[in-house]
Amino acid sequence: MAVARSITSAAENNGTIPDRVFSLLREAIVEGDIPAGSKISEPELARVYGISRGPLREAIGRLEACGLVVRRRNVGARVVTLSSTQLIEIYHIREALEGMAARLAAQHMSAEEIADLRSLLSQHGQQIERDIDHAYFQREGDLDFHYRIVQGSHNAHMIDLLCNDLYHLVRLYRYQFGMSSKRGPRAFVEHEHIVDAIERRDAEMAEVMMRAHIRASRENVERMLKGVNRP
Amino acid sequence: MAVARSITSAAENNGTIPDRVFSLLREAIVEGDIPAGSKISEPELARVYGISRGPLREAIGRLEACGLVVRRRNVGARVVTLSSTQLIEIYHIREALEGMAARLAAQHMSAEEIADLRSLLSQHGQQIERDIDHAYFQREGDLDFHYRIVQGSHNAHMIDLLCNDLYHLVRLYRYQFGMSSKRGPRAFVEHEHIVDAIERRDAEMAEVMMRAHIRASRENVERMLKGVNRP
DNA sequence: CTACGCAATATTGTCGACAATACTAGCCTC
DNA sequence: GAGGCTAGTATTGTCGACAATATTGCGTAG
Repeated sequence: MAVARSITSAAENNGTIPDRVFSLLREAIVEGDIPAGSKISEPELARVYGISRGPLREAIGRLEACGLVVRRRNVGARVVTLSSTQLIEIYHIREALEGMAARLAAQHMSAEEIADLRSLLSQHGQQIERDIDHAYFQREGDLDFHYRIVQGSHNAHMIDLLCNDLYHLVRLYRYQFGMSSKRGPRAFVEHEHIVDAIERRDAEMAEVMMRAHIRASRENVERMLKGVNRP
Repeated sequence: MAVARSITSAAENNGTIPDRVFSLLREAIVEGDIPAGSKISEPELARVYGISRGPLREAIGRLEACGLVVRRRNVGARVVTLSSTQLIEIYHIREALEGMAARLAAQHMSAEEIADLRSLLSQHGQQIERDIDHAYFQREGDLDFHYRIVQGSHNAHMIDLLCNDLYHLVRLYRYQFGMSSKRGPRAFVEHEHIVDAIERRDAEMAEVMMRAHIRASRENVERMLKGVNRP
């Protein structure tokens, strides 16, 4: 990794130091640049970023609040290693929260937001047809979609919860487990059905479809974890 | 408030300083000892608790992560003032999460846990009959019940989310708004139905009942907020 | 009299150093 | 040779001081 040459002189010079270093560390952790289970050394990172340990500790504290690192007293912080049970737990939470988000989105999304969502979906459809960047769709494209639905809920607390915390954990898991099931096309169809329901302002159906979508994803993961991939 | 005389010499001398200060401040905020919207002065609190600003800032950072205070750059932290929309937002999140928690509880609670839950419920029933401490039941007793259900989900992430963050916000709101509707007896019956469903291991019904329970509570609040209390 | 600008002040943001605790390596004993 | 104890080391926890920024009050111009 290229030296992080004095974070204060970085392009985005707005925001406080903990803000910037928090974002940087979060991205580094989520994308696997800092391996799972590895130690977060305060002196080392302070040296790397050219800052003092004070702001750094605040950034690490926020990472802990997100669930991306775990801290032990007088020992330090380590990047979390997601267990399979933790993964399933997150899926259950997503099923509940995003189901509600879809319900609220059906009630509150503006026509423009829905149109944008449709165009995003059509992009995904083209990607699937051409089979380009299949892995990428699996990873970021899927989250893009869910991200928009959550935004559409217009529930600030829910947006914060999912977009600032949970989704980063999801991304971390995807990098850690490197999963890329063949659910891509199937997931795409489910996405379409969800948007259909939102467009019809059918809140009940939107929630049901979203929950089914996430539940299917969870069950898929559960099958893979059990190693029961019968051909 | 009596002087907090050197927090380091307090009874519970375990845990790090930020831990203790965080708990103290959280309780003080939630119970209204620190009024809503009031400023959290770092120098003042550091003097009061006899500690430096470093650990104090970490504690405040955690309060921010909980949503109990809001911080503005170079300005400082203030206790949140819950708006009615924020309150409704939290109810929507609770409806989703606790509904799922009830579903999981029906699947995973041990017979002993269910028995404990029953006995808690019977205590509440007696309190209602004697009409003692009506306000208390409304406030803490109700949360006790929900707390146990969430614990019964055996989903660590969900437990953390609800018990460590959201419930404190709920308590804060109850102190801020000072609400005590006449939903006590009605809520009690709903609680019973939820436990019935859990005892039957009827996960679907447990979720439906819990969601209906919280939705009713939300709708009750919405009526009061609109000032539509027709006699 | 009001509105704008500026300086004084207090608060937050950041830093480097000291103290306390946990890991580690080596030595001693059995 | 293995196990446990002890000293050393490195890391985290805490502190006080300095720098940077926002607020506040006053003075002045219109």
